[in-house]
Amino acid sequence: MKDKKKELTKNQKIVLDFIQKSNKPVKAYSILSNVSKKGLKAPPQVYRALEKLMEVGEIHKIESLNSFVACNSKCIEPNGTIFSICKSCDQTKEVSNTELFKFLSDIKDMNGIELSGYNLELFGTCKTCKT
Amino acid sequence: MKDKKKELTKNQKIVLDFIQKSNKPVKAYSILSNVSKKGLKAPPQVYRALEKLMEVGEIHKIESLNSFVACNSKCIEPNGTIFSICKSCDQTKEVSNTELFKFLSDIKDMNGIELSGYNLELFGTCKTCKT
DNA sequence: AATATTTTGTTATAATATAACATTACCTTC
DNA sequence: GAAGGTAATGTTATATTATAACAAAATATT
Repeated sequence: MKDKKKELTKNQKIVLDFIQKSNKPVKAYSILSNVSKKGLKAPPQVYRALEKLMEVGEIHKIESLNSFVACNSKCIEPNGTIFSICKSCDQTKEVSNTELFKFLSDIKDMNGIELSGYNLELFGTCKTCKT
Repeated sequence: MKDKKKELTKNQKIVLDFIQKSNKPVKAYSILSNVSKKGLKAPPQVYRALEKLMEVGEIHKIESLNSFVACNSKCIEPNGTIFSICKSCDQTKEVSNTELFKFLSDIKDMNGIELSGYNLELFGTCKTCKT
């Protein structure tokens, strides 16, 4: 018997678990060294898990940091992500600015391109780093 | 006597020239191999030029493609960039949606982070690739 | 010319990511 | 439960992207 929504596999769970426990975006090779005790010993094992986790919306990639973060809640629109990133400490938060979200989602065409997704990275300095 | 606005150096001009002639985002090692006949033989020479060109706003990095494009016009706000990217052919265009630009620029605080810049990458399929 | 500064050149290596193939686990269906 | 298929994992090697560290040359300043 087959479940409609696929369960995550062992390696995917291990990787997701580590990302969720981190309070910052984490890099692939950092994940690798941190889960090596759980049996993942080579980059492809981590990258395969990451790819799947992104597909199902459990995590996002922060492109400007080459790092990965857990989706902070049910990911309504996995193709549209908004993050605020502290340039000083790399602390990252997923933004839920409804107005902004709506604004971006409503853009249907841009430069003749039919839009299907977006990634917005907002940079600045967080309170902790400013003081 | 010292100019207020610094001229670009030889290597910077070579790299910028190649990027401007390309009609797509180009990768660092692609730049390297294409300007090797002009004397740039090693990655640091290209990366140094790229860093400077980004600083002065002549080019932007497309993070999701690890590629570089020339700024399409006078870069009013180098810390805020908006690009539309065709997922199929990587054709990229800098977006000048005034409303969107204003919206993003008006965000002064997000999650306790004082914003100083942003990078928005819009994904979709261009007309050519759709047909 | 002597000195400082910036730019360039060079070697080596770090960091990020994927290709390709071997092996194991796990379902089915007979 | 054996046979065969599919998905997941393991493994080796290598491709791609980027920077550190130092040497040499060019340029500017005194």
